[in-house]
Amino acid sequence: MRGAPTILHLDMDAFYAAAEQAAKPSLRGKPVIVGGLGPRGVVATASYEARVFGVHSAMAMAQARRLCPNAAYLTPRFSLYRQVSDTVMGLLGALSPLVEPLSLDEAFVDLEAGGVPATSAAARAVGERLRADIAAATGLTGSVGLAGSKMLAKIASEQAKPDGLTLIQPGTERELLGPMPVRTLPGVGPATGEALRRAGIHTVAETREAGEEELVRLLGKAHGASLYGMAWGRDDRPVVAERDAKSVSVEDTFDVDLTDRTRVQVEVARLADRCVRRLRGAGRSGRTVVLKVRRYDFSTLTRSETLRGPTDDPTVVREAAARLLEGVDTTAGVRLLGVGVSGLADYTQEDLFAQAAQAAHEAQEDAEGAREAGGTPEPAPAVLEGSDEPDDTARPRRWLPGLDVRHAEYGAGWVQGSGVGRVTVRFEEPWSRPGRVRTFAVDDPALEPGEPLPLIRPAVSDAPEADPAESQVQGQGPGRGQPLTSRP
DNA sequence: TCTGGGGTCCTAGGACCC
DNA sequence: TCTGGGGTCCTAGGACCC
Repeated sequence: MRGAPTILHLDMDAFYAAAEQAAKPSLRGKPVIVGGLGPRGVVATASYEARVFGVHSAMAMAQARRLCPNAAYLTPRFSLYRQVSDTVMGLLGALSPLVEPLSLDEAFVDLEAGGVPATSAAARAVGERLRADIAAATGLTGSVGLAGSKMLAKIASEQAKPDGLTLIQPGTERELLGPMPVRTLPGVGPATGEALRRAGIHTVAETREAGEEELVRLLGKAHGASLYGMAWGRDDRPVVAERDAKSVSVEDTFDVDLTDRTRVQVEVARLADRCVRRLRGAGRSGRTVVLKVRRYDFSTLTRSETLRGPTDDPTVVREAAARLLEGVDTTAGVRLLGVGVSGLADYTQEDLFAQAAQAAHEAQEDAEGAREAGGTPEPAPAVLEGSDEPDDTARPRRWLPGLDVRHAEYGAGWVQGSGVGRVTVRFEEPWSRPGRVRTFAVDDPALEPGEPLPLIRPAVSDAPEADPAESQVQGQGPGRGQPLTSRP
């Protein structure tokens, strides 16, 4: 606990949804919901306009559609969010060498380590300038919390939302925390909240009155003791710049439960390959392979196996995952499969033996794939290095709502919806006026996937292009001029 | 049409070793 | 001949966070 509010917490406001609104002028001021659009999707971020309808993060997408049927539903574009995040983190890096990112849109900054004078006035000035710089560089708003500890800085930024700054004056934190619900404290989720509620503890003040012994009895040693400290505003956790990842994992939830054992085996092998690609992309290897299975009834189990030494060999991971699967009954149906690697070590083995084994495996797999032509789709991709994008980028086009496209004649736009052989595109750019919608056949050769445009117009492009909305309308076929929305 | 995906940390029991 | 005490590693599960 510091004597001056020199720990800053930044939290971007409704980050994914706000980035989409900045990119798509026609969505500004309207409810926007970003998340998985499939039958089992959940909401990643809802814009403030959508929150009015009761939509929030982690809600089932189906429920969101019931609550807010007229929102724009978009698939996430992580490459854009990463781009914006890099810009924001760059601004934080200019404030201090000690920046601890928590996610793409959130970070702690130790202002003291950045040489900011240890006064409230200086900290506030830095926070306000940061907010202005973020707005100028990205077009988005972020909220800032300033306090003498991480916990309070985070609570402060939450109170500042949206588009605000809150500073908690050291010395006032106990009084401030007392009446707050326990759920405000970090680490108190649904289960802990319920356990405390049953013990008659609802507020931070009541948490303090319960005493450490009682909390440890209710919640266990580590959790109870840390909660007791937090309730008194005690938090000495330092801002830590870089932490090495301790595990790498990938998982897929299927639109329909898998029951076919062979299909389950194929998916596990694909996940193992994807996991290893990410592992190698990070220049790491790992010793423990973990298989995760979520069954039809949402019960989840994990099975793990620790190898004699760390590996980044796809064959080794694939075979370990397959062995682990042997011990799991999947006959009743599987909704999710995952493969992970933990016990990470800091090397990539450029092992010729392993590479030869990999090549042999792929050859065999290709042969199998050819034999069962028309059976399961897509064989596991051969690529091992490079992108961490989902491995379906090269497959037949799926025009997912929200994704960027480019049309030979009309230029840059985004998919508004698709269905029955048609795709509806809105042609607009982050710096244009709201654009017009046109409908095409899904296989129209003039239409191709595009890249996210920067949210702020690059300074170099001084030649104004014609407003795409002004050009001639040229719909195709019977769907002419009618936006096709994907069926909810 | 209930419930994503990628992580972290903690607990608890059993094996194994000294 | 009825019972030690720790420490570490492994496995499985669960809470929590964004």
